Amino acid sequence: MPVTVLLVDDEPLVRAGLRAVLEAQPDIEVVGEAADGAAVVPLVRRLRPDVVAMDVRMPLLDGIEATRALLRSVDAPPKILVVTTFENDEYVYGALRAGADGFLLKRARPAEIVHAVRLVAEGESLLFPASVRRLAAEYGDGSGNRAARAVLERARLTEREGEVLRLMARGLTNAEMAARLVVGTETVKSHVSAVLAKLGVRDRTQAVIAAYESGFVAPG
Amino acid sequence: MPVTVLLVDDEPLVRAGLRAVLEAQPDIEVVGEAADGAAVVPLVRRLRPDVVAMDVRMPLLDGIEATRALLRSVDAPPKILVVTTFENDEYVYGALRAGADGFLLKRARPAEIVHAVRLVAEGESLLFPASVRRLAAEYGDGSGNRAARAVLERARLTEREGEVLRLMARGLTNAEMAARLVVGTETVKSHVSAVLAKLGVRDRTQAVIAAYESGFVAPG
DNA sequence: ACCCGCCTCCCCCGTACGGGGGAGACGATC
DNA sequence: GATCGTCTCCCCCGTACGGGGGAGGCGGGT
Repeated sequence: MPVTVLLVDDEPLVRAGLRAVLEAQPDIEVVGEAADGAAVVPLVRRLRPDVVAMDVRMPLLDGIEATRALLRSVDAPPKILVVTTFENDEYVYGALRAGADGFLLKRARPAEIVHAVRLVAEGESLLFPASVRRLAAEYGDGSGNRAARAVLERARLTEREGEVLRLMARGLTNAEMAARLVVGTETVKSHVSAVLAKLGVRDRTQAVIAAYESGFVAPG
Repeated sequence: MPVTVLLVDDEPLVRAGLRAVLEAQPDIEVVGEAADGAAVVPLVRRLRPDVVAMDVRMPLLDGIEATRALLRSVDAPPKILVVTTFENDEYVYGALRAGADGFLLKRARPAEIVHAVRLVAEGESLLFPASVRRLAAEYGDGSGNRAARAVLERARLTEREGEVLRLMARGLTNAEMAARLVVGTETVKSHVSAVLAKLGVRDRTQAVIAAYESGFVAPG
């Protein structure tokens, strides 16, 4: 059965774009739209979507409040994917703290958007930039190991991939990692690609950021 | 080729600690050790290290005299990093006057030690590197801005370079930074290169690491 | 008036990076 | 036995990255 999605954005253009991108997928179905946060809860109750793709900046009720309202008043709430224009939007962090499962840039490429919807639908959280911060915080700051392990499990990194991420977060190049791990550089590249894909990031720089932000590695 | 370091300290424990910290870095190699200042000159002549990490208080010949001797009797002398326990040690200032390139607190965190070695190896001088973290603590934890500014001054980053480092640490590519800063990509490249040089790091990944480790940017 | 630091932009060039494929070996699981 | 996931390695290919230069404008300081 397909992944059902509810679109919540005050701009019709954005909704149309998301719909076009998502409907092009055989396994994704857009079941409804809303133009503001106030309409979200009743719509979710009625349509029971798997995923809500929600703008943060909206009239009446913004994405943060709508997220909170959903998690509070709906049982078996849908996965919430925060949609935003800017990556450093204060609202984004607020929404993630409020319990959103991931975030998505409006200027993301269609494939990334589809990917994000599928991921959150499966229960994954999009690690970048900050959604696992909560996770790390829950485990307290002292126990870096447990936080790291939680990140591993959440992102489904294999042991080897975690090792590679750790070395990346120490500034090693692929060649240096290959030397240290006693494997070929092509092998390291494979692991790196897997890590980038699983973390939902673009390059090693963002992977390192995710590692720090999630508590997978800690300063000091 | 790696940065080669000679350790000079009368306490084996300190030498071992420094060795452990530095050897953990792929680009730093500890090439020798000495337990007193008298052995430094011949060792430097033989090993030709890039950096000498030298205690100030030592038997036979203290760090000040050893520094003077090095600069006097060795051509193309290594960079000298004075290692000390106390920040207010008149020996330290004596050593700096004698020609040392920087000083380092024994209780500094590993990342700071590594950073200091890289910096002096690059020709930067670290005249007053009281631990950046403690610096940040002094400013209180809330005011990340002032702590960040302190790091800026420490690494001699200009305001623009700091801005670029911040964006790097958020995962932006050069092109994205150019768009946001409304300048050309070549300009951004210039700033990035300057940041890498001043931080003594190799690539943007290591720059991001340095940004986190120094407290220039903070997780969460 | 002069110098110097900063910001801006330009060139060339080598290479590490990352995406797109695929494939064999091994162990665990069913 | 078949399947799955993991780890290993290989190919091609485009591009972002980073080093090496240089250069002009502009403001502050002496």
